[in-house]
Amino acid sequence: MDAKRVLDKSSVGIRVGGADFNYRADCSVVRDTRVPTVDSGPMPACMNGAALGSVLYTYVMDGGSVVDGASEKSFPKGNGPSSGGGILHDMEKTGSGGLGDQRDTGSTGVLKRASPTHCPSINGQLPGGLMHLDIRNPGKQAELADCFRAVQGQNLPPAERQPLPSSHIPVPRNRKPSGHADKEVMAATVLTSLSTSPLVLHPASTTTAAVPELASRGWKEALSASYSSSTSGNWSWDASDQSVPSTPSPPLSNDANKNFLLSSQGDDVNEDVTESTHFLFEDPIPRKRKNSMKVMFKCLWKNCEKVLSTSSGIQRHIRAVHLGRNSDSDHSDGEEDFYYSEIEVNVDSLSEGLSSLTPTSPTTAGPPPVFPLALTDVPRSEHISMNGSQSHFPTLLSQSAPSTLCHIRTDHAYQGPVAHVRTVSIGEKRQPAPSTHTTVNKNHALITPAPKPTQGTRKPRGEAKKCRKVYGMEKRDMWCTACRWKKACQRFTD
DNA sequence: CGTGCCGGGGT
DNA sequence: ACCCCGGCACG
Repeated sequence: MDAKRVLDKSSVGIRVGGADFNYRADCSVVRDTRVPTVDSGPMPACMNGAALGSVLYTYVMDGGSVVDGASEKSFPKGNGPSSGGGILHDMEKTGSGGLGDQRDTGSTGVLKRASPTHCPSINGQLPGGLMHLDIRNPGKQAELADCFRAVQGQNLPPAERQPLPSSHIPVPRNRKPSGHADKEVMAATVLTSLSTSPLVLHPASTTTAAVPELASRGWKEALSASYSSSTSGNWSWDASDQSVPSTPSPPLSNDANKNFLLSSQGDDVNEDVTESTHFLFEDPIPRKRKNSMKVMFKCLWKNCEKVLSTSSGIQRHIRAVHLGRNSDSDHSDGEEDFYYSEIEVNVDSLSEGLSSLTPTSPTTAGPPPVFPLALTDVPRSEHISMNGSQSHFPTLLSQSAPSTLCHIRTDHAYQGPVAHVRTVSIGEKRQPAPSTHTTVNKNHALITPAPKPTQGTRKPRGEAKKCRKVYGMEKRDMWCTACRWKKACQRFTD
């Protein structure tokens, strides 16, 4: 099964430079294998042991060359990526819109891809791309390198080339047989870029475990060795991955799954499969682990900062904008996979710095709502509770928060029948406003997850006798609920 | 030290 | 949401 798949896809990979390689088949094979293991993938190649695999990458990396190859597919023209870039903007919009909202796959899906960014730069230069790969498994490189050279040196006859669309050219990273120093540099660069989305990477899929395992070993080793200096990210490439089915460990995650499935199922299905795969594999578990985390997909293409909430979306974006294929076009190579990375975004942080990420994707909208709520409460207690950091809130809120809200809120605080009466009267605001505080604080806490300003300022004690004093411990049942719960007294506000 | 109540935790 | 409490600030 794999073989089949591989073959088909392989063709694509080969295409790359325009120079064909016999390698294709191999590469493809490698690829498939690797896929399950790791998306980014050079590793897999190692696993297979097929030098070819490495070659494959190279092509991809070539970027420029790849592009050329791509051109056949759908590229309008010229320098692959660059041309794509031009298109980009236009496409982008569409793409974004078109992009699904599903975060689905995210978890499983794409971990990290090599950064497309490289590709463009690399364009003409195979080496750069290659370098990347090299880093990972130096050993193979040599082999590959040889092959590669041979290939390069002698272009295969056109006949040999297979026009087949590269279902998975994706591997952005390239290895270069030669030029170690350069390679390293490149690798570093790549890593850096990748590091951006360390968390995401792992979304390991349990399912994957079995298959990828084989592959994973190989690459792992390679990685460990190669990575030495540039361990920028938290890549979870650790040994743990295999053993731990859980979430984070296996770097393989998405792609692996994807590929895996694909390979097993049908050749063509590509996209569909991919999509479906996501669903299948999407592990709720991993995601959940961090409630505040949201998975986003970031386009790694050179100047593209596009961030989308959906893997499919980002893929489409890449396909359309960067790869120059029509978004609607039926076929997707999976090439896109390599040009985007999954990143986890802390929702909390989002709320604070929405500006950075949010804007990019429409989907992101979610978090914002938080503000309004928080704001609502604020107006009331502003002077008192908010003293320190939150002072700004009032302003913002003022607009949105009608006085009404305040009073309503108050009620909740601790609804004793009595309390209601008291609280309700908005007028109650007193200078010291300890009572007010209570309400406010509460609301604040509930509503705003964000860092609280509360800390230092503890409201001064109210003068009024509280339930405790009024009723005494004996009649505790008489106390307002708040007092009973050791909360700010609702009944006797100051 | 008693009190008020915040911040958390449990259900 | 309701209920409890640990613990801290304040007086």
